[in-house]
Amino acid sequence: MNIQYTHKEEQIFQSALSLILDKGFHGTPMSQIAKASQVSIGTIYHYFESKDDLILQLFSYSKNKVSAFITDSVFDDPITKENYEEKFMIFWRRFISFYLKHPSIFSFLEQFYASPYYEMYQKKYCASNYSEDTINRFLNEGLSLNAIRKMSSHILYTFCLGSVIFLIRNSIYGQKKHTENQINQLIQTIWNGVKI
Amino acid sequence: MNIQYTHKEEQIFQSALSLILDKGFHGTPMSQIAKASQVSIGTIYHYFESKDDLILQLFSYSKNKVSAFITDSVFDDPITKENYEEKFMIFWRRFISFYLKHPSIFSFLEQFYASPYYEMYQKKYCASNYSEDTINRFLNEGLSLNAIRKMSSHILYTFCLGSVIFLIRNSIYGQKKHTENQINQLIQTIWNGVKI
DNA sequence: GCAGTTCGAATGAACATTCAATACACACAT
DNA sequence: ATGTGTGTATTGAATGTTCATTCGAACTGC
Repeated sequence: MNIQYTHKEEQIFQSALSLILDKGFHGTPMSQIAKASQVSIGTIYHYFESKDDLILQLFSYSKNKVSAFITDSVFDDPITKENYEEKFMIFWRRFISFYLKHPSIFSFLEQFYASPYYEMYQKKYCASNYSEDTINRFLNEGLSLNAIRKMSSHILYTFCLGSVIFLIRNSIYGQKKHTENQINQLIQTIWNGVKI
Repeated sequence: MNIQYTHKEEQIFQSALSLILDKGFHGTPMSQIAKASQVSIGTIYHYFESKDDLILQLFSYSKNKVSAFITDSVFDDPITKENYEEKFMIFWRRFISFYLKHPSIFSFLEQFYASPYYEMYQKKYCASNYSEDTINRFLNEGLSLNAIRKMSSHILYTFCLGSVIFLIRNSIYGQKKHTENQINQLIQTIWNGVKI
């Protein structure tokens, strides 16, 4: 599941991410990625077929980082109807805190999903989204345990993820940062929406 | 408040929007916008200083369209604690249906907010976001009427808008369209989250 | 030697932008 | 009405820049 990347590749990915965070996809030429990652342009083209390829792989790379983080520590001990609420809180807190710690990944993914690359990606790899699956698995667990009010699982997913992502977006781009307390308030409100 | 645009400008804006919907900002050269709007490149540069300028003005244009739509028919008769829930439902249904009818505006705004243009815009015009204000005004009304549970108004905003936007995004880009029923389910869930 | 890396100047394509020429619209004078 | 002037609108070929991408040479470790 988790592909290993060489040191060079990591270097290139990280530089690309941080450039893209403040210049955007297309404000970030290969030449700058090369400079930032301390390699020549030629080297980048040794590892990646093209800029599109780089961006597509950067997407996989980013998703892997996210998945690796989300998965652990929520599924290790069994989920029950009784501990679901607690897990729910922990799950989303972790989710939010991950992206706040890695704004460049967040920003990249946002741009990617809102761009024609995403469609390109779906056509090329038609792979199902792993982190999406993880989230869905967790939410569906809640549905079938009767810890969450009956509703379309797709709507449930949209509801939770939407507000959480929007919070992160505002935190990263917006002027007003969120306090720990506000984050808890949001998650609490989400829970109010879905609890039985 | 509402600027009038000439016929030519409208034409250019509309063509630009529809190209951007499927090609993105940077996949849309000026030459194509010209062709699509049946004018020469020179004409575009007669009306707009540069591509950046065009995009910045397209942003204002789009926001005006949205604002014009959102405002009416929710604020005409007074909001009370008793009718707030009903207004809440209507408000968000209208919001969603507007964007589903105008996917190119949605897509453009999404890309814009996630791009460095937004920052550029804030610096240049430092204008407050009108549609944001409209939404906030409506939500704050709910808070002060005690129709909505006490919480940070910023979190309230994030919570509602986030999930709604995410629904629209999925509907437009995703493979699975949403039924009327699912949309109602979402709004109902949002209401559950915030109601007293 | 050989396979795998790294380099960066050279190439060519795509694109934003310019500008000089042309067409149009309207006012005013004859 | 007919010309004449003036400003505005429109055109698209020409320009220059920015980039993605190529490739042959040089370097590395084995």
